[in-house]
Amino acid sequence: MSSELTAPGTGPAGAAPTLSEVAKRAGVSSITVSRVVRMPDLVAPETRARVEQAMRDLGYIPNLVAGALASARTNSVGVLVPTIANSIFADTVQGLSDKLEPLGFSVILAQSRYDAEREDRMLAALLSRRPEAIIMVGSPATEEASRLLRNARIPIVETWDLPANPIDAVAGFDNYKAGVAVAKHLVAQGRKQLAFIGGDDPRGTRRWFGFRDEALASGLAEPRRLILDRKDSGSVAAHARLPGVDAVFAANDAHAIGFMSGLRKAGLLRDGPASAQPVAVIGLGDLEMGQLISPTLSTISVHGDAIGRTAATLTLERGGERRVDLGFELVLRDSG
Amino acid sequence: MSSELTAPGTGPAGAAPTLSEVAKRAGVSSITVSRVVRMPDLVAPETRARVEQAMRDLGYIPNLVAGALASARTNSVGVLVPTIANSIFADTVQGLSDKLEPLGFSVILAQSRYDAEREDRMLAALLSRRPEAIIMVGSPATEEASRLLRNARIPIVETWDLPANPIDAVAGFDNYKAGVAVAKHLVAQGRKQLAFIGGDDPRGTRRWFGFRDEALASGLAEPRRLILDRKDSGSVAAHARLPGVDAVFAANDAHAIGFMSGLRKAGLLRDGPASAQPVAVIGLGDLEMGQLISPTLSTISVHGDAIGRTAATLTLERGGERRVDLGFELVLRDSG
DNA sequence: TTGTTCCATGTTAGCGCTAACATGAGGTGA
DNA sequence: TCACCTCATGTTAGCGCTAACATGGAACAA
Repeated sequence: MSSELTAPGTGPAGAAPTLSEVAKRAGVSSITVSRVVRMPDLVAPETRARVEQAMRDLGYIPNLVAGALASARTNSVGVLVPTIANSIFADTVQGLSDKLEPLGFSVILAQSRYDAEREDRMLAALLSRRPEAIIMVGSPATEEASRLLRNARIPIVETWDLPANPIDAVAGFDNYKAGVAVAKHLVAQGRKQLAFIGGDDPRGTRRWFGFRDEALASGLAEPRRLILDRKDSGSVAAHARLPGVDAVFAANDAHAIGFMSGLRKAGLLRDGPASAQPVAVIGLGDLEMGQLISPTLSTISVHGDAIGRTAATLTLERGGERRVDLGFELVLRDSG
Repeated sequence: MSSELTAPGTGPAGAAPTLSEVAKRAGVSSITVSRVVRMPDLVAPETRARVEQAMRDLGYIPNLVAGALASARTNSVGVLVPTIANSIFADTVQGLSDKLEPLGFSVILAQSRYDAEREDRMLAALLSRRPEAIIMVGSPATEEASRLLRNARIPIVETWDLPANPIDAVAGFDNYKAGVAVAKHLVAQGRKQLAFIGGDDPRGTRRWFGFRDEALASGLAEPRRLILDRKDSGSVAAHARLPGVDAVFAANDAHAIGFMSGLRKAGLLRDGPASAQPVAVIGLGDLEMGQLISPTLSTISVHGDAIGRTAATLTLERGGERRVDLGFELVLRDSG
């Protein structure tokens, strides 16, 4: 290993330089170098300059792994999302990163792929890296994972929902109420045959319950519920499976736009306002895309990045309010 | 701190249990516990069972920070992307995570926000966590960052492009050729006034050069180039700024769809085939959305997740081909 | 002068784990 | 019977850093 040495002086040695090598070169003790890195104000200017020069000469890069072990602070947070590709959770990850990275925290990202077993494994994997907090979308699916998190004794933030018995902190919105709001709006519009399309994950299901309950309470027949596979998010075919329906709530905007595409093929989409649509379509997420298509997409707008930023804040402040409802807005455009 | 002990037996003590506590409880040495965790085959079944029981009793979670320091293996990879929200890079992150997570690697995610200074900082931050590889979108913007990566002596994978002098490995496609392909197609279609809209990041610029060079080579006038701010990706207004143009190459699908939205408002969008479009529009990225809108979006399809998976493979195998061109495809639909 | 305080720097021990090298019990073959 | 091997387990040292506690000199008041 030490045989991989490059020409001395021209490049770094085979192994990365350590604190004590810097110390030796600067003629100080290693703790002084450590202070230059972490609390430069405690070091006399001339000493500091000498140490900084030595660090530059050697191309020293602090080893945070060792630092973390010694200080019991990893300066990292674990983030668990169902999926990051093509998903609104990316906004949340971006939001929390933007808040945490400037503070020196790193984000360790894991994906559960909507799979409880994988979620358990990823949570265990995250915890073994001793993050200082865990931010996750939703709540742990298994009792086992829940126990793991409770025992971890670090801030845990559950997001994108408002669980009744959270482990610790919450930053989200009421998915049930979102479903209610959509149903209310459609009922007020005079729609009679409602349907819901989306996945059967916990949050989607909560939206469905709100949607259904409100429809029933308004005297409508029980809405149809079409559970789509996550893959065919743009299920053009969905319309064929919902004959007679005059209003649809899609659990996310991608589903909504896919459904609209099916409506177009069936000649059931107008470029006019909501009142002209044979079938009203409401999405959720407020993708930018929704404003660009025709007809423009009505949707439940959720601030994914605000959820992320709030979650980050909740990991940093242990006291104070631990449950933040970021709400949602029904944004009405031309699709319904 | 040890005064925070919970009732013995009912829960974890204030501090997380360590290997040696497990060892003591199981009546073995700590190395045996370590073996049970990492190489269970080396431990006799009865001993293993005893150790596993002790781990369960104590709720032991291995401390990978300590393990990493001792073994000089962190089992993590650093991933640097310009942005994760609303971006095709999320596909790449998903692809590489899917490949790396099952192997026990964690993904440390950082965002540069298309800012060279922030990129430098994030790279330094990543390197201090001693990842076993770095995967980044594009190439380092500064000489400083480049030096840092070269000196790190770990696999470095640059993605989403094919740099002439990569630091180490590459998984991407030829952005210049993508621009050429689009221009060729538009010229063949008889378009005369070309324009390019998009950002001025390195990859977008490479696409522009290809596009422009091919247009000029075909005897057309130099195409217009509209540099959009990253925020107004759906620049509905863009059309107004491109009078007389009959074909547009947008550096990504979001820009393309935004532009089409502007065309629609101007009455310049048909539901018919490409030949019927007063203004042809070609995007890049092949968002699912592009197939769902009307007219369907013609685009350069790039396999973002394949880039991620390939990058992951390149971090794992140090030998072999270090430059993988994943190519792209011109997918022709109705917009141009 | 003699504390007393502050400031800059150093010493010591140890974070929780693993690599590398023992150790000793039992089996094997000639 | 003895050298030799295999298998299961243990001992020792140390990864690179930081917390906590010295240390010793300058500055200052009484």
